[in-house]
Amino acid sequence: MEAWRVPKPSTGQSDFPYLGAFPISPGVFIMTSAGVFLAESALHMAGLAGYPMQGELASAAISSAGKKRKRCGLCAPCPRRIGCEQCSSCKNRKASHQICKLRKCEELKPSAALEVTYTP
DNA sequence: GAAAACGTATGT
DNA sequence: ACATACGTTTTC
Ligand SMILES: [Zn+2]
Ligand SMILES: [Zn+2]
Repeated sequence: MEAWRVPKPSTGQSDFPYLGAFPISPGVFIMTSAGVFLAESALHMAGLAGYPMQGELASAAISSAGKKRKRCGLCAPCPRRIGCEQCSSCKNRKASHQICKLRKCEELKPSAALEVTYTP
């Protein structure tokens, strides 16, 4: 069955562009295209509220908690079926365990995390 | 800072 | 158990 991702928070005041909202669990995972954030309550709970580390990265590490996102299926590279066999991912796929660069989901690329996608 | 390697979540 | 591929860590 297909598990479609949570639509949008679209409450008028959209805090995030959209993308990768995770099945919002009891946890406070808030996965946005700008990264993964979590509520302050969760931060406090994690015991690193005001930690000398890079807050957002720390949050991301905790919130991520080993959860992996999946390809969106909407971008151009996603529907691709076969690897090009020419990129380093293809050539080293055995060792790097990475998808072909031509197939890499744009939404999963860090660059996409900065794109603000307006859909008028 | 980018690429490769590794470990591992996820699905079959 | 095996295959696929994301995320982190390590290496260059
Ligand atoms: Zn390739
Ligand atoms: Zn995609």
